[in-house]
Amino acid sequence: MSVNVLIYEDNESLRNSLVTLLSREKGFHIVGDYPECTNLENHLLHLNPDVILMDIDLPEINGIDGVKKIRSITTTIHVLMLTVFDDTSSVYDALYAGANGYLLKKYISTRLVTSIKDVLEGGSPMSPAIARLIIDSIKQKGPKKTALDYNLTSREIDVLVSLAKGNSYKMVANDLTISLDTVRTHIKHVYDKLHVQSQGEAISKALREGLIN
Amino acid sequence: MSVNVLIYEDNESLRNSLVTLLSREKGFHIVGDYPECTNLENHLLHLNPDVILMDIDLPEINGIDGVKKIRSITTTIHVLMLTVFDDTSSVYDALYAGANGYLLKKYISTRLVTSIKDVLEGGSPMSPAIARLIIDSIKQKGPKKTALDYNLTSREIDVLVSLAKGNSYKMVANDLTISLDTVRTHIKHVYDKLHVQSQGEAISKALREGLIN
DNA sequence: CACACAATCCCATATATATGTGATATTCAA
DNA sequence: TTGAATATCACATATATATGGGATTGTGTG
Repeated sequence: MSVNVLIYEDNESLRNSLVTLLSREKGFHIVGDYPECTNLENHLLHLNPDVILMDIDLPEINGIDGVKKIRSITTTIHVLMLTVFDDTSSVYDALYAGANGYLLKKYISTRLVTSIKDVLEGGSPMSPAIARLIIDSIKQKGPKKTALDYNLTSREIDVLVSLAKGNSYKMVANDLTISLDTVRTHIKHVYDKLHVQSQGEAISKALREGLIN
Repeated sequence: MSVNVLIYEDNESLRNSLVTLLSREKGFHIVGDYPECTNLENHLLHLNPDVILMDIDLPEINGIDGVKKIRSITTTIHVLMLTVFDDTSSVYDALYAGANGYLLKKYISTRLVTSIKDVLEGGSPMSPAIARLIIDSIKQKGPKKTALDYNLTSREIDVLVSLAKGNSYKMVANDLTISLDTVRTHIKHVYDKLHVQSQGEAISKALREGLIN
């Protein structure tokens, strides 16, 4: 049982390299290699690929839109992006579009085969540089400010959380089994500490700064 | 110029394997290998490591706290986590703590050396399964719903955005140069479309679902 | 022990919000 | 051209919120 591979890569010499590389490997069968992905639907229907290698910088329809189109048809085919770009937005766009892995072209010779095997096993292989981008951007949103930064007490946080669920004062009171007036008091203190003077401002600030989730 | 490697791994046979593996590799010098990281400060001072291999499941002080301690002292030393766990929270904790890479133990024999080289180059090598976890959790937060999903009109969005800044109705009216009553009308419609009945709920829903930022 | 602080509750009131009903002008597609 | 959708404004009113006071109880620390 061999793995059917479909290739979209506009650089002809690279495309040929890919074909050569995979041909030498047993267990892989190349069902097609094209310089553009304008005929995706047909290819998917007739070539029955298990894995698609997709260049990100294709003419006509780019690789990102290609992945989107693939994902609109099927979610079972694995897609491995090939790229020279290692900028954050390309990576994100490709991931959101539904790509399974992201391989920088300079690593193709050494890692293509294992990467394909990785995606087949449900993993998401990616070059360390790519992984680094993703991690950095995660960290950025990051280690959320704790509610402690504003010296909120535990009960004040409870109230804030309940409020941000969309609860009215009454509901908060019920939720926390305290009186309406106690809720008011806590909220007063929260507003003081957050330097806001309305519910909207408080909820907005709390959510945006990650004080609560 | 060789790379100084420091190892923390409580499983003795695995630790020995790591030592053996790296000893055979030229360019690597093992400056220490320990079953626990209780003496981190001293080790950092005296052993001068370039890369630290850190098991995540250590006795006494676990690997995550170990990384935190390292990062509180220096940000230049590279830390590669070694683990059998591939659950999301461990991964996140380690990344936030400041780990540079995350290698599943089953891949050690085949990828340890290249992974170390990757971190030295500023990349973040990680096993495909780990990468998959991270990508999935990113996607979850994900391809944000557009405000169109709720059929909000452009003006309604304007109002919602202004409101979520913490503005009162009056301020929104000023902001958008429309009357207070018009603001009310728009907000009524927004509430209908979002199926909410208070400002808090609306702002919370809008922010959480990424309708606005 | 005294003092600060957290958590709870009460009262009062000026604004702000939520919601209903109704109206006009514009635009865009059927 | 007729109707649906959008954007605008108006009026009315029942609740909800924001904010100011003041009070009690427990907890923990200097």
